[in-house]
Amino acid sequence: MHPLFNYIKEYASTSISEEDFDIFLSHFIKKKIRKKQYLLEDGEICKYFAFIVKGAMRKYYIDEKGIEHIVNLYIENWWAGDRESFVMSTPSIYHIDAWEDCEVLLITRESVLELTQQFPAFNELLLKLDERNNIATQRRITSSISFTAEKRYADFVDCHPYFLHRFPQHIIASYLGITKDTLSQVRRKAFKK
Amino acid sequence: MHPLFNYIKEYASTSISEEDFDIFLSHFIKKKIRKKQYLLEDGEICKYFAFIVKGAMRKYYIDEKGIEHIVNLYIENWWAGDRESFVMSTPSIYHIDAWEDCEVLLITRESVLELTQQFPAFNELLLKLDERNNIATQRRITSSISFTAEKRYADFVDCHPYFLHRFPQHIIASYLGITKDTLSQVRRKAFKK
DNA sequence: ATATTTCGTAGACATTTGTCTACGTTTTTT
DNA sequence: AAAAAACGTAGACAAATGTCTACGAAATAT
Repeated sequence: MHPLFNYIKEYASTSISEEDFDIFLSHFIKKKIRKKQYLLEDGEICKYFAFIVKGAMRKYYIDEKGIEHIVNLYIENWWAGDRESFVMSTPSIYHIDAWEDCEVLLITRESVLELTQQFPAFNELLLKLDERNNIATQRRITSSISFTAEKRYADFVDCHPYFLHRFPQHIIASYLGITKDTLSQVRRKAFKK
Repeated sequence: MHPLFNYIKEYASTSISEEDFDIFLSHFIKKKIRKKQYLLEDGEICKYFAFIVKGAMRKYYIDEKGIEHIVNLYIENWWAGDRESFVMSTPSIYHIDAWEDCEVLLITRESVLELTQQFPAFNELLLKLDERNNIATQRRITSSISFTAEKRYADFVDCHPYFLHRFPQHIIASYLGITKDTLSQVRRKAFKK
């Protein structure tokens, strides 16, 4: 079965019939994004959200010094995009690119609104995603303001072990708000214990 | 008119009729919470979300050293609660208390679910709040992992000027993930410019 | 197969931020 | 009105984290 179909089935209490699913799917644009290619660039408006069927992506902010700060990491069955830009149609401050070759399903804001009207299961899915996202970001903020680099890393390993094989350490360091050098130190210290 | 009625009118595209509003309001428990009293304590399950009619509250995490880390600040027309605990019925790791004497409207998870069924305007409101919250927390995370203390404070002053008169500096420092001493330094430096 | 890039680690040093103590002012409580 | 608590600032010092350079190993491109 189609990965998006399974995904909805898993997350929503109701489902979409197999006949309807063709209509549902017709709102998505299938696309391959090769490693290092962009889904979104700084200054653009985020026209599409991407459901990742296969591959890995990252969202990051580039500061005045030109340093990348990883805001989000995504793998299969995650949605990549900048919500603020997508909803408000304002220029994004983020870049999103493929860390591995990707297969994605793109959808516009208009299609999202249509599909939520038409398919209650999809509406329910989006609500749950928002809820989960709110909970997850709250945890991340708590970690960010309360913990040392060492604890933040330990927490990350606990909560997102699946990212460890997909992204190198300097990317994870950036996600945690530290440099690769500091993460290296932290790991050495933690290992000694 | 009732503050919650105005609030819904402002945020949702549809509204609730004045007769229905009595029914709507009957799901809320009106309560006064005096300064320093708790809405939620560490280890409890968050049974109620609170709509703040009047006053100011804060949510914080207490670490092993006993230090408070401010996770959220709330004033009039904000919702206070721990979403994770509220939704999953798990013990919260946060404290929420009143920073000023408060008037709040409490609502249970069950009532939320009922009201979203019964009042499309309320459902729409909650969706928008989640959306806004997602956008806001994303910004906060970006600030937290990318900016120096000085920039984070400047950003805070820009985005939340209404908090400046309601909460003292050491609370704002904690919200930004720094100590009161560091915030004091940062402000001195910024002033010299 | 070779060259190039990416990656993780290391150490020396700089900068930022935290810790602690102290003090004067303001606010709150008694 | 007096006492106590809360608040902001300051300075000396400590700890955490960042910056930079270098190097070898691994992965990738040519």
